[in-house]
Amino acid sequence: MKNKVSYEFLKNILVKKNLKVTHQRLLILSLIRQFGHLDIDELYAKITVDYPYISLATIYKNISTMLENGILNEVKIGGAKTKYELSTNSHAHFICIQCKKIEDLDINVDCVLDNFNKGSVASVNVLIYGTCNACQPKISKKLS
Amino acid sequence: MKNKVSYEFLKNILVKKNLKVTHQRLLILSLIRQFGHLDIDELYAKITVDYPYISLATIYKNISTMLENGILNEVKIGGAKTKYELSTNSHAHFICIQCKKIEDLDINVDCVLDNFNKGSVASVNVLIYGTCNACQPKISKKLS
DNA sequence: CTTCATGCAAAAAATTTGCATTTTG
DNA sequence: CAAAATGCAAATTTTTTGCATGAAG
Repeated sequence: MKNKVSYEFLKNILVKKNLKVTHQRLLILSLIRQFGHLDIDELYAKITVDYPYISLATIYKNISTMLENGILNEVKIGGAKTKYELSTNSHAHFICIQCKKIEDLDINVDCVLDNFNKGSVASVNVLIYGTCNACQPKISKKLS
Repeated sequence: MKNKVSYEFLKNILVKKNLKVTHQRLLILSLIRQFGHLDIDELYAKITVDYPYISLATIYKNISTMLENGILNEVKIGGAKTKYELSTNSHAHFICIQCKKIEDLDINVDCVLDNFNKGSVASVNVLIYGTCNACQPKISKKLS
């Protein structure tokens, strides 16, 4: 844990859901918070740097309970492993098909619901695939 | 194959991509077309009714090549196995969180791209989760 | 008759489970 | 202390691969 503030913040997330505060859970949360979106393997690789003896089973179990408790949110992307992020109200993502980076988007997605009449809506999930500005030059070069 | 028309239609999809027309591939395509969205297991279960000796490996290989060729499209849904559908221009889906049914939506999703400036866009994928009209009564009953 | 697809069995990868031990509140 | 979480190993499930055989163009 880097500092007291982040420790308290992450700890509270768990306490609010009546989940015990363990070193492993704090590591998982802190890495997901730091990197935004991680899949199980990325998480395992990063955790073991600081904490070499965590069990993969523990990560699976914790991801699962945190999903059930709404602490985490899963982001399923075409052609990649499912990523996990801290739950927020926004669920729009931009995925660069070149570098695979994922960016959170703070856009209003409710416009897609105009004239929607198939039922009541719980949430809207938007994935935009494309080429990010950083990768744009690489592509242009390939084509020329 | 039900009839000549559907046979020709599905066959053409394969021919256009220089893929050999096999009984197995036609079955896969015809079931996906009939049911709209199927995951590997559903596909396997339905195929083996008509054609008991297909290998699961064949299904995996074919789904994979058809994805590469753009014939199929994968729909990754929260809390469920990835489903496959015939590729179309629209990529908006409504998923009922009660009965898990998936409906294709013919809505305009480009409105989410207003003011979008993170890069060039290749495709937009929209998932709307909620309760379909058919399941609405069941829910109201539970609450009362 | 050449190329590609299939099916099998085996291998590899991903995920889940049971249980003894440890940690948290 | 009691309840819950961890870690390990084993079990299960999911997906991939190699290769001999068979079918398609």
